[in-house]
Amino acid sequence: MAKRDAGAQGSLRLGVDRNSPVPLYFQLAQQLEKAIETGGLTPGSLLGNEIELAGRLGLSRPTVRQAIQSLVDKGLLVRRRGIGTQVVHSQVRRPLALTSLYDDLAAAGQRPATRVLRNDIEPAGPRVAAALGIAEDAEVAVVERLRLTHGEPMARLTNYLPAGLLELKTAELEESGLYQLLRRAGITLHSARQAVGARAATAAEATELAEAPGGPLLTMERTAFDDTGRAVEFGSHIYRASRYTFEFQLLDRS
Amino acid sequence: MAKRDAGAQGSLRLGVDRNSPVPLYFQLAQQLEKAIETGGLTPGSLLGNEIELAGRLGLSRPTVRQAIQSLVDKGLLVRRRGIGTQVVHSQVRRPLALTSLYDDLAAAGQRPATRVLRNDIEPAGPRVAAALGIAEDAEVAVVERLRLTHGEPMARLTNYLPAGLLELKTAELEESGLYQLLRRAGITLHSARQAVGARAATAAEATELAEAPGGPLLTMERTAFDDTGRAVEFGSHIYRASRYTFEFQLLDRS
DNA sequence: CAGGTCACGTTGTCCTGACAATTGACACGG
DNA sequence: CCGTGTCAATTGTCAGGACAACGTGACCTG
Repeated sequence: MAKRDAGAQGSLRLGVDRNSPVPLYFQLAQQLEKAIETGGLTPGSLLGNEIELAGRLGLSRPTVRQAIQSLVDKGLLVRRRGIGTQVVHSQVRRPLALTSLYDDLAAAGQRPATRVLRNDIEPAGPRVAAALGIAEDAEVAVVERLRLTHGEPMARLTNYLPAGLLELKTAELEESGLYQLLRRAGITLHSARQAVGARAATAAEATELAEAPGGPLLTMERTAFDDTGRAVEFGSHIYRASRYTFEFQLLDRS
Repeated sequence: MAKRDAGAQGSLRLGVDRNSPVPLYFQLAQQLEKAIETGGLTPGSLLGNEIELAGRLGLSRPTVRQAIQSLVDKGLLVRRRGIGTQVVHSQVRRPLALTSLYDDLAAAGQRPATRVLRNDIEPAGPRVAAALGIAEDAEVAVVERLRLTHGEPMARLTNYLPAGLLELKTAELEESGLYQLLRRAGITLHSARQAVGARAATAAEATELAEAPGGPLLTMERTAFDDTGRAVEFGSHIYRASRYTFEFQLLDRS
């Protein structure tokens, strides 16, 4: 009699290029992820045991495990001891972490427009200083932007960055997102602390966003840190609740 | 001349119990995490190289790496090739994922009160069926609750669960959070999909929450899945914006 | 003194091998 | 018919070693 079925992938073509500088486990992870996305691996299907998979690919088991683990961390796979590893029954799959509004909109196929209202340098002041962990009289770059889609205002973004970190040109800010500019300057974001709330629009805000006075606004404050733990950016943003909602996926932190 | 300083922890007492059923890497990870929390390992300090650490503890390098990696995933440590592993310059440290409002409040030291407004069974209907991935005429348990703190309304929670999953007793719902009851029933949450928005309060909602009509409300919809990918719960909640904000931390998903 | 070069230390990747723990399926006995 | 024990399959954990890639700092050179 045959061994237990080694999974539903069957003739899924997998293979690694040992001459590539890309790590083997990463190559495998990418191929598996692609197979899941394209439907080559259907939700609920077993992945075939690690030993056999390693043998078939000419890899060692730890390498295969590392690839699988990275997908488990992404929430694409679930491991079950004694059973096997299976593709999670995805309903929706949206990671959405540490991206800016611009990235989100661009990914959705919309081409957002930006109007820079202000691009200055000024002393931080108590609130910004506390958020960025700097002195109150330290200088920060202040950027105020209005984000529009389909010609309609969508959000009003206010950002504070430690001065000297990066030169922000107004023209660049109208062309791409703030986070893109940061990455381009060699700053890699590592983590961020966010707070999302709501409040009624003031008269000035209502005018600016073409919303009714007293209408509901979604507020978001975020402080972003790079991998040294240094605060890189503090933003205080308001969104028209009628045109925007935050969507994200949570994974258990066990 | 001496070797490069093996890190700032120096006389930090670490050790594992090989007779414990707790995995070695987990023991080490816990001790390191505790040392970071209590200040035994100060932010920015090096952790000492993995080889030496492994030798000192009588462990192999992969085991030590696994422990360190788990803390890197949590955002507590940062690895730098050629440099070493250092404690992240923590500003704030808040995981906050996949918890219920009750959990959050309880963790904050408040003792929330719950008033169960409804606890019924009914057909799902199109909206709930789509969220849970079941048939429209399938029966679901419907729970409506009012959450109060300090005697004041805070949120109105509406939850839908597939019928037969769990017996929800009104008395239990007033005593603990829904997610606690799920865990107690052996259901382990794996992931959730959330959407956070805002809107103005209707007259009925304003009365119920003791808020001004038309006042800003924070809305949250969440579908939670267990580790088989089965939808376990769909919730549609409203919070008084004046009394609640969502706070959470993001880590880069590289 | 400035700039490039090289040695060194550290983490990244990968291999082989072994045993433990957990789950599900099946045969067996009550 | 049902409970129970046994067994096989699979992932979980751990060891020990080897080489590669990368960043730093010291050294050498111009």
